[in-house]
Amino acid sequence: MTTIRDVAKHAQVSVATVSRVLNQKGYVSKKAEEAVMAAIKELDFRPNAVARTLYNKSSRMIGLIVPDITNPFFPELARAVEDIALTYGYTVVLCNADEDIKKERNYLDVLKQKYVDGIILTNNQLSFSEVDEAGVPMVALDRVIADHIPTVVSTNKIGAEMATKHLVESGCKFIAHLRGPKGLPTADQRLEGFRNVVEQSAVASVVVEADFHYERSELVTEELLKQHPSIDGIFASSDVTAAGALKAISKMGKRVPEDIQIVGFDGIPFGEMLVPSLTTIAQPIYQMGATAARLLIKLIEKKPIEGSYFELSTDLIIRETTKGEGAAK
Amino acid sequence: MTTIRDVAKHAQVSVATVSRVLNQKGYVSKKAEEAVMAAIKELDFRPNAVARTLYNKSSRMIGLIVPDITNPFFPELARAVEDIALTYGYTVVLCNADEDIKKERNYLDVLKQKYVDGIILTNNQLSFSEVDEAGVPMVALDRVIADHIPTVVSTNKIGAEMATKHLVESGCKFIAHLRGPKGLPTADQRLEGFRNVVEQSAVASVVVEADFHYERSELVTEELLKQHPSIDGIFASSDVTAAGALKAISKMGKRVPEDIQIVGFDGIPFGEMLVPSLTTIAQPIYQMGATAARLLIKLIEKKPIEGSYFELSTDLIIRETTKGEGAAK
DNA sequence: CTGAAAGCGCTAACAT
DNA sequence: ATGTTAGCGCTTTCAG
Repeated sequence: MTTIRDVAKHAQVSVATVSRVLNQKGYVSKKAEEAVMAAIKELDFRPNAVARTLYNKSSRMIGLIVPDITNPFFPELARAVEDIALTYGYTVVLCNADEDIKKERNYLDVLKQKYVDGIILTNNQLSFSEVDEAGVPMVALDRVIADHIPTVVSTNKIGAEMATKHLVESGCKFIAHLRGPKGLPTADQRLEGFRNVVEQSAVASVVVEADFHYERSELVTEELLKQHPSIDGIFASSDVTAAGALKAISKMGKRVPEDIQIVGFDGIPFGEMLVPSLTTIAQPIYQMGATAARLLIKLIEKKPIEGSYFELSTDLIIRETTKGEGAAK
Repeated sequence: MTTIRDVAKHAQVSVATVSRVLNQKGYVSKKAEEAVMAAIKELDFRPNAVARTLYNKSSRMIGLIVPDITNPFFPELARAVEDIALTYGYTVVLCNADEDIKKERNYLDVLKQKYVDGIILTNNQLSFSEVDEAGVPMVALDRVIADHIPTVVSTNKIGAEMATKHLVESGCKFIAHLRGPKGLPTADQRLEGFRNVVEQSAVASVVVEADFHYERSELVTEELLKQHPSIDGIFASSDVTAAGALKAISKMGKRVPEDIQIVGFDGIPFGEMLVPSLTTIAQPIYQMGATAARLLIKLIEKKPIEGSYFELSTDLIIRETTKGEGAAK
C-alpha cells in the first residue's frame, strides 16, 4: 500500500504539502503541486479512507436502516436515497434491521462507530422513541420518531381517505380495512383516514390487524371473509397486504373486482404485476427517499433547512381491482 | 467521546492493560481486569472501531454487491448473507451497483478502502472478468467470475432442462425461451438447458432475449406473441421476466395455463403472489447466500475450505401457470 | 509557501 | 503482570 509518505518522498516535498494538494487547502506552489500530482499518478496512490475518517471523524458514508429489505417498498426507497447520496459524494450503507429492535440498535451503534455522517431511519414496526439523543444527524423516513428529528412522510391519512372514498364510490357496502401493526404511526394514520370516511358514509365496516407480510395477510383475510362473507371491499394498509388478500379471495373462489374490490397502499411496481392489477394509493416513493437524502445531507453540511416536517402527497392509482372509473387504464 | 486513555486513568492502569482486557490478550491480573471492567462500565466506554480498523487493517465488515436491489431475488439473498455474517460477528454492507459497471467498480474501491474483510459479488449483467486480482478475499455468488474465485451457484442448466421438460410433458408444442442477457453465464446456461431439451423433443422453439426487468419483459413478450401466435409455452429466465410475460399474455386476452403455459426461474416468494401463481424453478436462494457467506468467512479466517465451486440444486415447483400434475398444489 | 511535529484512538513490541 | 512507546495513514497547527 502506498502512503502519503511515499508520495512525499517521490515528489521531494513534505507530507504536509501532499496533504494540502490532496485537500486543496492552504497554499501550494504550482511547481510543488505538479510534482505531487505526478507522484500520485505514478504511484497510483489513493488516500486511505480509514485514516482520514479517524482524523476527521467523518466518513462520507450515510447509513440507511430499513425494517425489511424483503418488502419491495424499501429497495425502492433505498435506490432513491442512494442516487442522491452518490450525487453528493456520499456512499450509503444499507442495513436491514429485520424488524428486530435489537438489530436496529446494533446497526445504529455500528454506524456511529464507523463515523457515518448521518443516518436515515425508516419505518420500523417496533418503533422506539428514545432514538439516541445526539451524535449524528438523523432523519426519519416514512416514520415519525420525535419532534426534534426531521421527518419525511407521505399524506397517509389523506391517502387512506381517498382509498376508502374510492371504494364507497365504486359501490362497496361493507368495507374491511386490513390495518397495519398497532403502534405504527403510519398505520394508525391510515386507519384514521379510513374511519373518517366510513363514518360519514352509509357503509358497514370492520377493521382487523394484519402486517406487511404476504402469507400472514392471506391468512388474516381468509379468516375475515369467513366471518363476514358479505364484505365487498377491502382497503389494505400496504400493497403486500393487498396481495395477500387478493390471493385469499381468489382461493375462496370469489372474483375481483366483481365480488370484492381491493385498494392497496404504497404504489410499488409489484402491484402492477398482479392480475388483476392492483388499485392503490401510491406514495411518491422515490421522491420520499430523495427528499430524505437531501435533507440529511443539508443537516450534515450544516446548511439551512426549510422546515423539518415534509409531507409528500399520495395519489390514487385506479387499476383493475376496483370498478371505479379509469379502471380500464 | 471517551477513549482508552480515559479508561486507563480511571482504572489507574496503563492503556496497554486496558487494551489487553479489551482484546483478551496477554496477561492481566484479576485485580487490574476488574478495575478496567468497572471503569469501562462506568464511563460507558466503547472502543473506537475506526481506530481499530486503521491499525488492524480489518473492519469485521463484509461487502455484498448486488446488481439490482429492486429485483426481489437479491434482497432474499442479502438476508441470508446477513444472517450468517451476524452469527460470526460480521456486519454486512449492502451495495447496489444498479447494473452499472462503474458503480460496481466504485463500490469495490470504496469497500477496499474501508478495509472490509471480504466481498461477495453477485451476478451482474455487465459482468467483468478482471475483478481485482488481489487484496480482499472474495466469493462469487450466482455468478461465475474466474477460476481462482470461489463460486456458489445453482444448477442452472439442469433447472432449465427440468423447466423445459415440464413444459413439453404438459403438452406444449411451440415453446419460447425468454433468455436472460447475453454474456451472462447463468443466463447462457439456462439457454443451454433449454436447447438440450427442445432439440430432442418434437417441439418447435424460439429464443428471444429479455432481461430481468418487468416492463421490458412484458414488451418483449407482446412482440413475440404477435410474431408467433401459436406459442403455447414459455420458459422465462427469471421470475420477474415471467411476470412480465404473464401480464403481456393476459393483456392480449389469452389464458394461462389454458392457452399458454409459463415456467419461471428463481423461486422468489413473489411468484406465489401472482394469480395464477407461477410454476418455477426454485433456486435455494437462502442456502446460496448462506453458503457464500460461510465460504467467505472461512476464507477471511484462513480456515480450510472444501472445494471452491459449489453448485446447489434447483427444484421444479409446479403451481398454476402450467397444467402438469401437481398443478393443483 | 513549506516542513516538522503533534495527534485522531487503538494495538503490540519491548522493556521492566 | 504492567507500562512506555512507536506506529497504523492522514490532517493541521505552528514555525520558519
